[in-house]
Amino acid sequence: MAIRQGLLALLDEGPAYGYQLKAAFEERTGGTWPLNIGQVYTTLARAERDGLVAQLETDDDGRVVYEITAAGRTEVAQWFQEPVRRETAPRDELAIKLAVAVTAPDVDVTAIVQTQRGETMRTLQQLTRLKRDADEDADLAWLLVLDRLIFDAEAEARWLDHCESRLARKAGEKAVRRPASGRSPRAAQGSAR
Amino acid sequence: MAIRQGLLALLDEGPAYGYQLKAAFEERTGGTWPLNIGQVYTTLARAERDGLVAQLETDDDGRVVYEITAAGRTEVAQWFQEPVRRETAPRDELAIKLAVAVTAPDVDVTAIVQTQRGETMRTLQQLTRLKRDADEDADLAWLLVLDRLIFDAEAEARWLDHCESRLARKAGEKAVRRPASGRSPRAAQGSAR
DNA sequence: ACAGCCATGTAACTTGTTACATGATTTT
DNA sequence: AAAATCATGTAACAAGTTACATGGCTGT
Repeated sequence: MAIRQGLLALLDEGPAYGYQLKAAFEERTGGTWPLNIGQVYTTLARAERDGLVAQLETDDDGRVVYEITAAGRTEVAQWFQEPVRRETAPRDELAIKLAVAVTAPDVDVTAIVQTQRGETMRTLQQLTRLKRDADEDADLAWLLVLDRLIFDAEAEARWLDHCESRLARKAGEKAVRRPASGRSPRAAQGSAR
Repeated sequence: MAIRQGLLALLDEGPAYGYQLKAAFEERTGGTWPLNIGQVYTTLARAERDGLVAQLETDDDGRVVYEITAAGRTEVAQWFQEPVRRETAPRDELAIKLAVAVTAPDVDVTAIVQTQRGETMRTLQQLTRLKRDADEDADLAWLLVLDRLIFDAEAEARWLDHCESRLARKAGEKAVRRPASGRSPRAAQGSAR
C-alpha cells in the first residue's frame, strides 16, 4: 500500500497530474525507488475506482489533473495517524532463506552468510558514498530515506555476524569432522529422503 | 518470491504434501509468519505450472505428494547461491511515509515519529519476551528469525531517534514561532494550490 | 523530417492473500 | 451424533510491475 498512500498524500498537498506525481515521489526518495510512470496511472485509476481521488477538468495544456476527495483525505490522515505495524510488513526474504537453509541438510549456511555479507557491505559503502556526496544540498526527505537504508543495512550486517557466531558455536558442538576442509561454498545440491 | 522459494527449498529436502509444508515452514519461522494453508496450494499450483515441482502418486492415505523437479533444484541452488539484493527488497512504507510527511505542509512529523516509536518499542519488548521464553528449547532457525526481527526493530528505533533530532535541528533553524503552542497533532488537513 | 521527450493510458502478468466449498478422519 | 481437525482445492481480489500503444510538442 506504500505507493498508493504516498501518491495520495502528495495529492493531499494539492491537485496534480501523473508526471508531477512521479517527479514529486522520486524527488522525496532521491531516486532510491524510481517509479514507473505507468504505475502512477494504474495506481491513480484504482484510487479513483475506490473514490479516493477524482479527475478534474484537464488543464490549459490538456493534462489530466487529479484531485483528492474527502474520503481520500480521511485515508491520508489515518495513514499519518496510525503507526506502521510489524504484522503489515512483508515477510523478510533473507530471514526465510537462512531459516530454511539452517535446518536443511547439505546446505553450506556459512557460505550463504558470507556471500550475503559481501553484498550487504557493498550496499553499505554505496549508500555511505551517496550520503557523503549528497549531504550538502539534498533535502531532508532524501537524507532521511538514505539514513533509513543505511541503518537497515547495518542491522543486516550485524545480524549476519550474529548468525555466523551462532553457527560456529553449533558447529563446535558437533566436534571435529573434516580435519582440513578447504572451504567449499557450493550450496544446496539437492538431496533425497 | 520468498514463500515460493521457501517451499521449494523445503521440497528440496524431500517430497511432501501441503500440510507438511505449512507445518515445516511455520516451525522454522516459529509461527512468526503463519501461512494460510490455501496459499500453500496456490503456490504449489503455480510452481507446478512453472515446472518447478510435480505431483507424485498420492500416498497410502490419499494425500497429494509433491516432488521437486530438476528445474526446481536449479532454482533453489541459485536462491542459496545469490545474495538477496537491495533492489529486490520492497519499498519501505515507513520511509516513504516520513519522506512525504516531512515535505508536506501542515503535517506534524514529530507526532508521527513518536507514535511510531511507541509501536516499535512495544514490538521490541514483545520480541524480547519471546526470545527470553524461547531461548531454552527453540531450534536455531527460529532463534535466528527472532533475532532478525529484533535487530530490525532496534534499527528502526534508532532511525526514529535520528529523525527526531534532525527534525529538531531543522525546527531550531526556523527560530521562534508560536510562543506557547499546545501540541496539535492533527495532521494533513489538505490544502489547495 | 526526425529524434526525443512529455503525457496518458491499457493489457497482461506476478506474488501474496483470504474466504469459501468439500470431504475424510478423528475426537469427544 | 456433533465438533474438531486434516486435507485439498478454487475463486477472487489487491498491489506492484512492466511492456507497449498512442499522440502532442520541441529542438535540430
